[in-house]
Amino acid sequence: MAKSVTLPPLVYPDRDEITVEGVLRALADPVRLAIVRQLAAADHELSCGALTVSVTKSTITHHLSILRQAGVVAGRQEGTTRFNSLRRNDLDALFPGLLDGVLAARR
Amino acid sequence: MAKSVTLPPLVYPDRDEITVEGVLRALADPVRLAIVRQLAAADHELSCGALTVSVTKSTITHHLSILRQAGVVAGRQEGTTRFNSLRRNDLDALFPGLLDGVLAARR
DNA sequence: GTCGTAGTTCGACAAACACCGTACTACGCG
DNA sequence: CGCGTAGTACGGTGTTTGTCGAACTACGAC
Repeated sequence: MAKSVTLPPLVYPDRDEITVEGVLRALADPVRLAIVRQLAAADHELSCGALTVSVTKSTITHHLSILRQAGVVAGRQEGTTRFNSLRRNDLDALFPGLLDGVLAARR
Repeated sequence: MAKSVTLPPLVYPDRDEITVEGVLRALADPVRLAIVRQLAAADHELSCGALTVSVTKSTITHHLSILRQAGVVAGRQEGTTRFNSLRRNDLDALFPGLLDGVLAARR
């Protein structure tokens, strides 16, 4: 038997499938922006539960799914926890400066 | 009597009133993004009518008002025409790289 | 096996949004 | 003056979006 690892049924867009508009839409929400900022601040991956936002779990799931579909974050499943990280490389390659500009904003 | 100049009842946010989230929201729409791209491409001001977008005039007005309130564009009234320009200086100062990153995206 | 923990999925609902058409103001020209 | 042009304001409509709670799956520990 193979290991009982539930391989990522998570699908992200390929780098060349990411659109500016999608990324902008994804970032244009206070909750999602907070998530992105926290992911950027912590240089390591963060589980959903480690995010400090003022919405319920199901709403977090929803927002993370949007961020993932937009190509902003990647997720790695490990047991019951899902670790999220920022797709910095891809975003910087596609839209150089965009992410840094957003993060540079006064909090 | 003073000159019949209708002084700009146009109000924009001051530079320090501009928020990232507002700017991102403003840019996260295909029509507005098209407008911003055209303003960036033309290094001079553009009248509302000079914009080539696929919506009616009233909708253009609406989008320009959103862009203006977000602090993305400035407008100068001259006769019956209003000339719009990108607030590059302010945006670059606040969110260095953001605008360039957005504009760098493959069309 | 039983419990607890981590996240997802599924409606449902209210608020926000893009869009339009029409009516309106304001300027400039003949 | 009257007409055309540039753009705004208003009211309405259909769609999208953020939010939640409750029910569900999946893993780990006891």
